[in-house]
Amino acid sequence: MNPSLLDDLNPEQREAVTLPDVSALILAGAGSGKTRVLTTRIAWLVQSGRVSPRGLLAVTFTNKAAREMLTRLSAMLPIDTRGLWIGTFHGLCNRLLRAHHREAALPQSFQILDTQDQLAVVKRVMKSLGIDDEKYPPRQAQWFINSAKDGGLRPSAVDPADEFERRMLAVYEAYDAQCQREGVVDFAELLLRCFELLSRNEILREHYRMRFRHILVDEFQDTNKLQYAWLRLLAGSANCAFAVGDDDQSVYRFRGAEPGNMRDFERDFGASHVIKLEQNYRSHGNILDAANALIARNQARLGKNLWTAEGRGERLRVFEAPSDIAEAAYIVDEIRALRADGIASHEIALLYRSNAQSRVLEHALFNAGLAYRVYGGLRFFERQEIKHALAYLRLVANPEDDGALLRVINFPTRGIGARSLEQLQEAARIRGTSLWLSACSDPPSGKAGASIGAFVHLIEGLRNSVQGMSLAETVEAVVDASGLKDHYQTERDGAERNENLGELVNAAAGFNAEQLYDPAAPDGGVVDLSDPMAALNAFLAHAALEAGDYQAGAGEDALQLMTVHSAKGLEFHSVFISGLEEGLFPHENSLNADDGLEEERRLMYVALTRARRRLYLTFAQSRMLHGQVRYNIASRFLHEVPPELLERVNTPPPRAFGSMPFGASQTARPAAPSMSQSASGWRVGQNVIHPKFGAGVIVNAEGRGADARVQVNFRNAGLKWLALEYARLTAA
DNA sequence: TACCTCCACGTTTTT
DNA sequence: CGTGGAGGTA
Repeated sequence: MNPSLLDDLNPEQREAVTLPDVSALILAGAGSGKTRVLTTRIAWLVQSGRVSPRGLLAVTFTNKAAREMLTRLSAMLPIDTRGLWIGTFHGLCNRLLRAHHREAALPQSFQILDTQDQLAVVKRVMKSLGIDDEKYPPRQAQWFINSAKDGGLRPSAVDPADEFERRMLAVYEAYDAQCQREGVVDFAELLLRCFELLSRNEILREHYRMRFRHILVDEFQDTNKLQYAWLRLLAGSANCAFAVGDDDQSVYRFRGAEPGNMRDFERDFGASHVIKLEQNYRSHGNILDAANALIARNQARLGKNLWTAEGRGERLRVFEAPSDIAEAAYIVDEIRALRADGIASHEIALLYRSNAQSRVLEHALFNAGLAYRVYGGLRFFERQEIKHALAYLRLVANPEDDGALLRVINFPTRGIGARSLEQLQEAARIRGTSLWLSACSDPPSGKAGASIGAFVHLIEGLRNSVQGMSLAETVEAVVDASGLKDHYQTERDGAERNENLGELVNAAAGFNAEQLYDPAAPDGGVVDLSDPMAALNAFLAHAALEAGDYQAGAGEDALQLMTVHSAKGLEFHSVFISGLEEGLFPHENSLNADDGLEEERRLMYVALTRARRRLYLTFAQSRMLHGQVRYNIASRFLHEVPPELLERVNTPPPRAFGSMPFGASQTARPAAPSMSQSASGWRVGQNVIHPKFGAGVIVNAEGRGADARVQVNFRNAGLKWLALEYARLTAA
């Protein structure tokens, strides 16, 4: 065995990497070398001959993480990484379902619906059921369906609690039936269908259990119920599961993650070892101490304390701005100074709790002429023009895909209006067929029928001509023949869209079989891209499963703007955490949810631990939000960091009774009160007395007239929103 | 069918 | 404030 593999590991890392054939849980703190342990573990297992590469299954949540693992692995091991079963939950399930599509009752070329596509199907189904979408919002139906699937529940297993849920359930049922008819699956369905396939089909289950002796899972704290069950099913009782995660970085409960899975893992997987990785290689001591002190306030923890061999470093810099604009101006100044000190832009991150906060920052950066990149916008494969082109391609692969047909049958416009579409849908409904078949066999008569006939002819023509083409040629043919290119040529902002269509052709040309599998070969050969249909299907799946990663400007040296959520897993030399205000971070909406505050605190923990060397914590006394000026007080998280680790970099404005730091008790505000506030006789910053809650100070106000509410920070009772009409407030 | 205006809404997000 | 969706009008 190559000993150098283990050379630079610390004792705990080494222990984790070299565990024998057992199940184990690795509690890996932020910056403790989690990915390294995972990949080195794989390399060690292979190199020591404990398992062959084909006997491994490694699961991640994002394509980026999967790619990273493959890249590092190919540097460590002289093996062909093609055909390795390393990927996202969805990617691996897709792979299994393609290989066993018959057993899973799916067409070979089943298509994958992204979130938008799914919502469109939900809307369509609700319409056909005649359900009032005012009373039953399609988005909620979508959420209902996905939550059920993430919990492993088919419609028959859902027990509706009330009339609302009964209607939602009816939508779920009809939705599933519709997807089945069209041969399409949504993201959650990929997992659920795969889970059901393996639980019902003993032969397949045993086959894969025999094969995957070692199962490795990244970001285990983010797994949901279904993913957990899927892992248990594959692991059986004989295989080894190696789960790496950090309960303190669990920030996705809102989308179904069950951090309790970490607690249950030991029992359910018979884990014989729990190893904690607590040495942090990323941050200086003050930053880590701040993060540790903060997260220690959470009750529900498995328990872990990060330490570093590095020095204390700088203290955390706290800046209190009078307004969001002043906050942004300060950040710009500091960025200039950092750049002058030789820190590259891409090593500087601006983090915020919610996307809306990026606007003010962007404005300031733009005016300062600083290059920046905002993460989390519209992704390449989600753009309108790309979705249109993909819809044509989907029809080429499978014309019975109603969603794809509806998207483009009249785009670009070809005289197929709402009424002829309705006729078509009605005919299809009566005969129980797809729209395509209905359009082929009995198109509406007259002019509309001719238009539909022309569309059918167009798709048929494409389906034929594609047979002899490469993937890139196919995409190009579709972009041309569909009329998309011509359409965008005439549209005023169409130039960029046409550029993107060109990019799509490039993406197809650069699409290679490296990480692909052959649907026909259960054990995962490489896709034969010379088979046009196989190549097209692989490309479409790729587009659905990997919507991002074609971001413009990637790789340029630019400042990194993103939400704290998107920053998870990344690190930077310098980090600004902005908008550290009550109501924003922690977000007010989270305070009602159970465990809400603890999740916000974990989020703050993630934010703090992104920084290697320098950390700025900034907040603003006033901020424009939803078109109204809001007056916020400093985030409680600032008080949860020991004061000796902090350094105030500006002198805060004078305070009326300000013994506490960061304006925990309130003062008159510099900003002028709005008309309604002064007209109502109250103003922000005013000291008041409430008969029940006692003395406090108005910190925020919204609404007017009968709706007027004020937020009061009571000395003893804390923050409260009070309706002015009812609350018996008196001036102090 | 295309454009325009009005209204409602406004954490976090990957696949 | 800003956007996106819906509904109405030319």
